[in-house]
Amino acid sequence: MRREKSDGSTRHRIPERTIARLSIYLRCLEEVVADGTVAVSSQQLAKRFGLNSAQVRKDLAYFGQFGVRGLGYYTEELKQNLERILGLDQEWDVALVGLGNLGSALLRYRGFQQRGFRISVVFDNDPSKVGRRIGKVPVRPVEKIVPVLRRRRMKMAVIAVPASAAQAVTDRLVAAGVNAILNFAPTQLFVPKGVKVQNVDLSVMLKTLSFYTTRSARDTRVSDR
Amino acid sequence: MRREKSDGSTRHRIPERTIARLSIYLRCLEEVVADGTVAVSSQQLAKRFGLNSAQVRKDLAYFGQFGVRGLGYYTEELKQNLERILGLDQEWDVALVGLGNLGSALLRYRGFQQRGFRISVVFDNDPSKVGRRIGKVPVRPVEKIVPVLRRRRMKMAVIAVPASAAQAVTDRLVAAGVNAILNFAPTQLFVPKGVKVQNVDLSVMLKTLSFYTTRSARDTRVSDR
DNA sequence: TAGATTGTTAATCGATTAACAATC
DNA sequence: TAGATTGTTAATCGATTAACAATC
Repeated sequence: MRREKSDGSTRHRIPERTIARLSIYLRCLEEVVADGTVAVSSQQLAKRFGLNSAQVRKDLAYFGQFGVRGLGYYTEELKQNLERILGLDQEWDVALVGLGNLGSALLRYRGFQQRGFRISVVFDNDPSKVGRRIGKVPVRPVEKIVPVLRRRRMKMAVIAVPASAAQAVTDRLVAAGVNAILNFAPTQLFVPKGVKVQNVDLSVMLKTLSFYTTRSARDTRVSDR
Repeated sequence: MRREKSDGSTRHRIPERTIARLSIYLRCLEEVVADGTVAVSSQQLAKRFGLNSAQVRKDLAYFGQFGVRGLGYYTEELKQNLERILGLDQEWDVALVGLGNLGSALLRYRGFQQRGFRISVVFDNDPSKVGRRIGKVPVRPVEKIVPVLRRRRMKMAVIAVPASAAQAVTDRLVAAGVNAILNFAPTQLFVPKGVKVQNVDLSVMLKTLSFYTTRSARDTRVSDR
């Protein structure tokens, strides 16, 4: 139970990309299970996302032997295994810090709830917001992050404050025992080892798109002449 | 002007990660220019983000020779070069498709505007929304994507519709001549070559976090015994 | 000139893909 | 058994890092 492999082999460091792909596989499995498909091959899974079938098999093999040679993977079984591996067989209480435009939007966004992530407390430093409730969710002052999250043993948080405030908020979250942070602030956060940060930097993504659009416009112009 | 390098060498394929880092460097340059710093070394830039200085130099070298040996990079000059390379020396008109929770939030979100990305038209298929204006921005039916974007020669779009509708929307955007898409729908989009998609999959990111939290909880429990 | 830092080549590292024995 | 597909090793590919001549 503690180790996926019982042969005593060293547990490999698992690439982060593998983890991200697991949730993509899971999404696909949810679809095919709903369709009534009983088994899929790595080939079929791969085609769906333009990936390589060897990669699918390798990703899964990090966690155990889930397949049947000659047949593929039983969809229902693999789905449950992936849910267990990803920790999705339980609900997660998530703290949201920052109730500006973006924070309010995230609070209303149904995507979190649907996947078993429940925003159960919000922190902000605006006195006009503190003390209110949005639906059932109380808005608390940022100073209360440590006591509130400690008491409730919460491990996940979403940061939606301006870049200038993000590191201070992070320090409080870490002190409170949070070890997984979804960061929307456009800044590099420094955290101790063992704390995982996922950055959602819309600004970086837009600029990347701008680069490609600009380049293809340039290329077009050149070839037009 | 057409090529960064005039020595006739083949233009390298530029890694996408390099592009993403350029906008991170730019953010840093904006800060140090504001501080009045005249020059920075690759070393100093790298330290700021926990990167390697050789990587900074290599990333920049894809686009030309911007540095001065023995000194580093002039901040103001490099900043302008990066803005030009990324296509940020102009405003971008962006179309938003989908005016649900997420779409409305993105429309209100100031981060786009600030960076020169202006959402100037919204598409939705809900008759109760079509025809309205949000601020100055008109809401049009999805069927009008092709004529409207063609006429206005718009190249960038944001998709904030449910996964089930995302591919059909994408096809319209592509037909309209869009070549850069920021996709919030949790699904793999298929696009022709030359069209760039950036996926913002909150669900995948949350699941990745869930994995790490789960694992560290498991490890803690094991070591507790 | 002496010290510093670039631009670039070569070495390293890690991730993806091909290939195939094992086996359902 | 014959056909198919896994799990895994070896080959390939690409990106990161080290090293250093060029040069400010």
